[in-house]
Amino acid sequence: MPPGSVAEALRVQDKLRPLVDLAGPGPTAPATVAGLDVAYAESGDRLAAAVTVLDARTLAVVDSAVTVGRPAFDYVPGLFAFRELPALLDALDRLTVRPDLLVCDGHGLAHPRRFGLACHLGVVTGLPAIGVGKTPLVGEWDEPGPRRGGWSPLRDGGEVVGRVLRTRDGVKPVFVSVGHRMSLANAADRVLALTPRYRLPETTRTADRLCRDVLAAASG
DNA sequence: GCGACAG
DNA sequence: ATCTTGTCGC
Repeated sequence: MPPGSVAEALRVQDKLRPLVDLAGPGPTAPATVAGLDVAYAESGDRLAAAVTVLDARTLAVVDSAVTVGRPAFDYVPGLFAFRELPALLDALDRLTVRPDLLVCDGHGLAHPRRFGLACHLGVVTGLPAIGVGKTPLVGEWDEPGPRRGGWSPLRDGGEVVGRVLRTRDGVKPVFVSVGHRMSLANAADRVLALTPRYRLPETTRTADRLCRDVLAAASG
């Protein structure tokens, strides 16, 4: 069951944070990679969580699952995972295959307490996981090189918590961080392998499309 | 005290 | 997250 208060959510993070596996490097040639994303109704009281599993080599979708439900927690920066986690886990349970890597829409270690959504999902599922955020939550960085592959370290409190990575020439960079059972360098490599054409990973894009479609269909 | 603040 | 008009570029 979801936490009933901010204080309780913080205690949950404190308890789970030590379980994050930072040994890495994690799979460098995964067979399948999963993307997870959530779409919200305008009213904000309903959501659809989607997981798509892609063949890591062809990027074709080989499995997927969706769940319609309600946000499990108010949106609080730093406690974002509690909002979407139940629905995402429900969707993951409906998959027929076990993906080799989870690519989450949000941060992993690039979090005020080093336990963002990607860490949380990784610990709970036991699967290797990384976070790919579109905007920063914590940290400082220098502008990465302008071409695809350019990157710079994301630093916070004296430590490197992620990488600011340019996935396409001339586009805004994304924020990559480790979630669970992955090294940062491998995480960045996996993201580049998932962005042959667009700024965001194909995993994120396919999951985004799926949950939006389902939400629209469920709305009428 | 004030601003910042994943999605 | 979601709403929202026009605009630039392939």
